[in-house]
Amino acid sequence: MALITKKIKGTEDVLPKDSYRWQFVEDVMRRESKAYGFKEIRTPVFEHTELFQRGVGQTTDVVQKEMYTFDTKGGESVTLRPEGTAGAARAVLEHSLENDGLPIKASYFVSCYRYEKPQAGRLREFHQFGVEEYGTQSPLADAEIICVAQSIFDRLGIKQLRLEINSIGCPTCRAEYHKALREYFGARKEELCDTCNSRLEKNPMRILDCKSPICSKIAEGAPKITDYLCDECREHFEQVQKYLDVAGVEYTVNPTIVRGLDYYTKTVFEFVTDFIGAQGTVCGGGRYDGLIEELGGKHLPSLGFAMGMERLLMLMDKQGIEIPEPSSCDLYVATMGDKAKEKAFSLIKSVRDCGLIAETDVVGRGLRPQMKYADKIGAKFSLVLGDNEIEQNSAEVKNMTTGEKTTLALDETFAEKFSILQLTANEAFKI
RNA sequence: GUGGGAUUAGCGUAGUCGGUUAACGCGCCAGUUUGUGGCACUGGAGACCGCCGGUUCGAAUCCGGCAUUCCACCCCA
Repeated sequence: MALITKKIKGTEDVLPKDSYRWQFVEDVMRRESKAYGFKEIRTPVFEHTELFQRGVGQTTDVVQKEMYTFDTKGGESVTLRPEGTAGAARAVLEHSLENDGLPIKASYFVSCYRYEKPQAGRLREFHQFGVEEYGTQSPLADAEIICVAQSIFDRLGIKQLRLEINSIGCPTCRAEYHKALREYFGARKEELCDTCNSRLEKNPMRILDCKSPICSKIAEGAPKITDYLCDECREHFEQVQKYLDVAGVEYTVNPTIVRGLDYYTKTVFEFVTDFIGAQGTVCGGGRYDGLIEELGGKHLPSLGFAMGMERLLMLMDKQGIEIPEPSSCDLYVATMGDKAKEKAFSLIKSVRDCGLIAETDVVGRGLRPQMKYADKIGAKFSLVLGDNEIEQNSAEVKNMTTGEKTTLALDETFAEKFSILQLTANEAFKI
């Protein structure tokens, strides 16, 4: 196939017949996050490259090898966002949103870009919904954002999704922990895989996450972060768990969750499933108390999560969760002849103005093919318009489910009468 | 970046010891009914057999490279 009719590797089209699935999920996300007091923020798809280098972290894989970075004609380096938090944090700083009062609670829908090798649940362009909360160090906020995610999953009817939480401490106690890990793993350096050896210096916590059987075996005996948390961090983590208990949210503490973005502190969490292959993390997030400072702002403790839209949709599909498909046509007007076309055009306009979905033939089909088409698109009612109807100024509206016909006048009262007709029909189906 | 599977019409597939016009189902368009859908029947359109090169009298079929896709590693949502 020619290049110009082929989509770029790792990207997906959402076709008209499928877009209702996205809209349904997005509606649930909007509604639930709104109930928790979050308002949507929209930021640009690209930012100065340095924002991501500083915000996401120089040592991360995302920054080191996965960003879509390019120079503009003006010579500045810009990057397609690889995640949603950095842009939101930038906007908070740029507009001094802390002056509007704390906490700042924002939600977002973003497309993200990472140059990775595509596989199940991993694309080069993917979409996230997320929430951000700035200006609170309370463990209540940690529990709150986890509740937002949990509520969304509950509303969507998702089952067998486990919540795993951990605390990776603050810079102070994490330094202690890193020291302990380096001592422990350093003693068995020879046995570790190559990547873990390189992790030893820059980020030893990642070794805990290694999938290699040898490394994970060694990691089993490694020091636990929970034993190294400072009093404040330990207290914070305990409080988060207490609030989750109060909210009735089930979770397990998993000390191997470390997360790959540098900005995380204290609480980290993931919602994980086994239904969609190896990339089973549907939602990931946590606290990043140092991020705003890192970007040049004052100390503003913050937290948030992001969930992957594609992974979520895939999960719902795998679990057989049915998403209600909205009606695509309330009234189909079949026409015969030019006069009828004209009449039909004004008729459907009046019906559309009532907020209903009306269609007529625009491709020049015969009568029978028009009826077949009406059936195919799931029209609830149909109406045939020809010379007879125009002469009598009335037509039979046919209920496509029952076959029942109702005669309506083709005047200015038509749209209103039709609305009532289809309303009663809908009621009848509900019973 | 590393490794394995796959690639034939819009979709799902058949077709390989190399041999005429590449087959089937679904879908699409129309007719059977010159004024009424679903079912059925009839007909039609639609394929550079992923791309490039090689072997051969001859390649969808064999060989090589590339691309795309699926899956896994890595990493993450």
